[in-house]
Amino acid sequence: MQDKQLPRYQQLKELIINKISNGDLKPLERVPSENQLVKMMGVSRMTANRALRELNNEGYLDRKAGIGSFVSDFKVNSHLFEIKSIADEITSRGSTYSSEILEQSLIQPSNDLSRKMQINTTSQIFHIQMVHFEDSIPIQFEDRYVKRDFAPDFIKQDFSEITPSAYLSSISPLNEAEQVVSAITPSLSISELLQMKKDKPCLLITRKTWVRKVLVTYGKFYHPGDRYELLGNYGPIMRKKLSNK
Amino acid sequence: MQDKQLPRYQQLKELIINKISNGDLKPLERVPSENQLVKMMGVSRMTANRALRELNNEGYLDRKAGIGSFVSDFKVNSHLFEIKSIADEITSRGSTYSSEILEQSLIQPSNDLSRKMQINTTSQIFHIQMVHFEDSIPIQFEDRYVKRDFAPDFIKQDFSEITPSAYLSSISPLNEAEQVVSAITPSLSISELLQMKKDKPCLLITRKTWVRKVLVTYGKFYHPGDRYELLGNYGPIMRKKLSNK
DNA sequence: TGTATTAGCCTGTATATACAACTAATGTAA
DNA sequence: TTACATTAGTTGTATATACAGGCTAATACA
Repeated sequence: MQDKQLPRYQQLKELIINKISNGDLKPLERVPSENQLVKMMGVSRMTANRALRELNNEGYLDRKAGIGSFVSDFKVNSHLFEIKSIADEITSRGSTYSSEILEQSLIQPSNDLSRKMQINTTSQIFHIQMVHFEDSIPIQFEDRYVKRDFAPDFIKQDFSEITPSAYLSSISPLNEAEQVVSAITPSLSISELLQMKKDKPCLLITRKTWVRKVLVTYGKFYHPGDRYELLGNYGPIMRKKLSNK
Repeated sequence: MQDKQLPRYQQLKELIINKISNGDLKPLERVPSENQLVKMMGVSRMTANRALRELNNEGYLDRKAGIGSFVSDFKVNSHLFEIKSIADEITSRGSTYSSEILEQSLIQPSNDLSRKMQINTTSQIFHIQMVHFEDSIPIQFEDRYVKRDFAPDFIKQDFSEITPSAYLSSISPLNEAEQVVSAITPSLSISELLQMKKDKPCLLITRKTWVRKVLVTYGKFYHPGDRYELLGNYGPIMRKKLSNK
């Protein structure tokens, strides 16, 4: 892959991130201390310190002097993004989340779609369409495509149990995204799916997500304009630290 | 305030951040090198390195091996902040920018507005309404309020020459923002101002901006849904992309 | 038994040192 | 002039060392 040798603190970070994302290390579980990493990995304490400190700043770990370093108990998606899982967003408001799956299939991409997903037309792509509900009121229509080789078991998942977003994050942390927000007049079918009044606008989010510079998923997310707003906070220092219970 | 002594790397960071926010250090300007900080501040190079490295990670600085450390050009990464001036956005697309001012006045805020702007009703507020055009096609209706004590000369500006955003940024770098994006059906007057077809939706951005934890401006920005989309990038990539023209 | 102390581990910070890689400017030889 | 080598300054990384301060559990002592 990369013939260039990564710095050792970065290797340490990725090693730990991988253990988190493949489930070797679970939330709240302890990760090796700096001195243990010194012995295990043959690095100096300062580079072990840098790896753990940066993972702490990035939200992967929680550290406490005198205690140790532990995997964060964060909501699945909130690593680097402000892009949250719609289910978490709903439940964190105290509402009840539910969903309805309309389609879940393996397809050959059209020319247009293969271009958008940066693949050739012989590759196969998963397609899912579903509606997400907040207290039984539709809040999002999700129309998503996923590369088969990134998530071969995508088709077998029960997305009434875990959202596509959450499932994809569980395979590998999604580390890059681009999203385009626009206001549109929905098609009749989408308007009906979202139970919208006639001529009401839709907030449409078109999002692409990459893992290690490779695009893995492309989706359109339609929200009823009068029931959904997109909030963003911007600023140099807004890292919200977890409370220590 | 804090009787607790801050760590030295943190003191260094705050010293530099302060110089940036009060204008001592301007965008693209050089900041002292690690070795200069060693001499000036009497710290070791590693703590100077930590301070500058963290400021780099937080987006305040851009560093380049062999070159030096420089204050970030906020116009570049405020692309993601969307604090970027609409005029720059239009001209950077190669289009010609123009504007029309509808109102520019000093007012006493209503109860509702004073609450939104976190002030009492005796404070005075500037109010401006204007339309921004791309190649003579309206692309944004701006309805903005600005605290008088933040920008006392706001009323005297010729906003056909400099946009309110750009003028406010010139007074002091805006360092925190919250924005809410929604899709609405525009009122008749706004629909006409933006020369929109009947029943077409609007992308509405409601934005608050703070300087040093004090809210300074509150505005609503209306865009024709079929002529404007909001682009956002998330993830590690954008850090890298500074220029070396 | 109950309490206080201590030992040991943890993170947090700070320093001194070293080498590598990159860049710009300068000097030098063809 | 041109091409190449040198040099100095910069960031990036890595190590070894040290001490402070938080926390826990074992230990010593009354």
